[in-house]
Amino acid sequence: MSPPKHRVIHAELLDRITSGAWPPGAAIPHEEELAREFAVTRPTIARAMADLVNEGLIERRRRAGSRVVERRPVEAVLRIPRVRAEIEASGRAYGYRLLRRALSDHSSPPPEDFRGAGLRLLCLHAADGRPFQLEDRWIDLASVPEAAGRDFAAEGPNEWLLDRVRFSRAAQELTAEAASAEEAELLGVAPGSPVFVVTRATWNGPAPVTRVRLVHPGAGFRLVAHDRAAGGAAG
Amino acid sequence: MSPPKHRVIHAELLDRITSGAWPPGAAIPHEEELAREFAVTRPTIARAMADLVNEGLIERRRRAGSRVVERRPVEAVLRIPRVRAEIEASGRAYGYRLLRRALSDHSSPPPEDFRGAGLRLLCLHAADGRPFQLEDRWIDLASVPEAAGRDFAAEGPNEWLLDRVRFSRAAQELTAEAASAEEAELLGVAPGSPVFVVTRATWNGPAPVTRVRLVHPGAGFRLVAHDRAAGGAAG
DNA sequence: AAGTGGTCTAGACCACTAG
DNA sequence: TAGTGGTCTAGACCACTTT
Repeated sequence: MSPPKHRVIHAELLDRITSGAWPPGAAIPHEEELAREFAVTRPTIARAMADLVNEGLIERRRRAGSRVVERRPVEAVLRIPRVRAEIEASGRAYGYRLLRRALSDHSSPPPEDFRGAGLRLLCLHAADGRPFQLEDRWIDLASVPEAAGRDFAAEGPNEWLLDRVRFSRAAQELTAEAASAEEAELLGVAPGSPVFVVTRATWNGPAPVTRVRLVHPGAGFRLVAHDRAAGGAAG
Repeated sequence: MSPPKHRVIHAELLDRITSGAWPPGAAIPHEEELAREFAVTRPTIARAMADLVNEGLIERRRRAGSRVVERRPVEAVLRIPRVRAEIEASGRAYGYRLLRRALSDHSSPPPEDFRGAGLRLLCLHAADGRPFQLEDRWIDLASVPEAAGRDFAAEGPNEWLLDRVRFSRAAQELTAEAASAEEAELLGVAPGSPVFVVTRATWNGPAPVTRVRLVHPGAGFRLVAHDRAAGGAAG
């Protein structure tokens, strides 16, 4: 029925921060004092404060107390969509085509840190028949041996990997580039025109799992990011 | 000295997920059972599990129990750098120039949802003398009246806002576009060449605070995103 | 040296929901 | 309707760090 106390307290403290009652750098009352004010026990206050820490809004140090952060980094959470789901969710028809499938060899070596042979796949994802994403992927067969037995003719490696393979760490880079001649032709855009590129590398422990470069025609493509948390400084 | 129990337990549970011992969809033992296994009380288990929920790795429902999530969305945390800090951190000289400063009027209306007059600023940030970012900003003077009294000739509005003004919500979009004639000239690139554009809107409660379009030459510019959490499925 | 946050326990009640 | 997670209390001990 009623919201939990720690949540009510969290909301109240949040409001004191965003309203300016507690400006950046201001000291926040001790847990014990807040416990008295809200008529709860200290662990309940601690829970609310812990959430504020997670959201990057306050800093806490033993003996020094708690403060509103001075300069909060601008952070946003980016949700990188599954191609197929993204396209179908927008009501367009999804299309997939495998353009190339090859094992690594001396003329085409895998990424440096791969543990074993690499499987390289070049795929084109389309929305309503128009090129949407060009996927250039390497899979480390030492990490994902099952991939060697799949032809990926009907299903893209993106979806297949997402549903099967675990990872522990990923790194991503976003860039705007000029389409190469090959990319331009495959994506149906003019050579040199802007493309939005997502590069993602994935590891499981120390072992590389997969590395992919996703190229989208710049026109009409956007990545939307939402807040990591509420409150803080604006820019 | 020794890490807290809830952290040790969290790490162990995480390993069972990433190692495949608990594959996606698998049921996780009840809190009580885990409490026995790790020889702690139930709240300590709850703390470790809560962290896993925050990281998007497990789902919990009353009576139904806890499960490893089936399909985890690919999420990454994007840290959008402060221009000046970013440039200086890389050892380059930071340069700033105000190109235009104007109040909104009938020929140049502010963004639709602004509550009051808008202040528009066009600024160029440079690294080692070369254009790095073109900042096209609107500030809602109803939310930030102090901005009207500043000329922004020496300091960019980005930095000024970040250190002073609070917000409660932000939305961001990332796109790759072709440089317009004006942008190309100001950035010192060829018209039509790729630029990386970040668009950010910021509110405090229901009130718009600022809206900005940041344009970077595509060549050499990249945005790096790190994991939101470890574990999950790879793609 | 003292004050603060970090953690943990033991026990309890409640809300939700699957069966 | 019974089992599960969600929350809270009261009390305690410890680690860290500033004074």
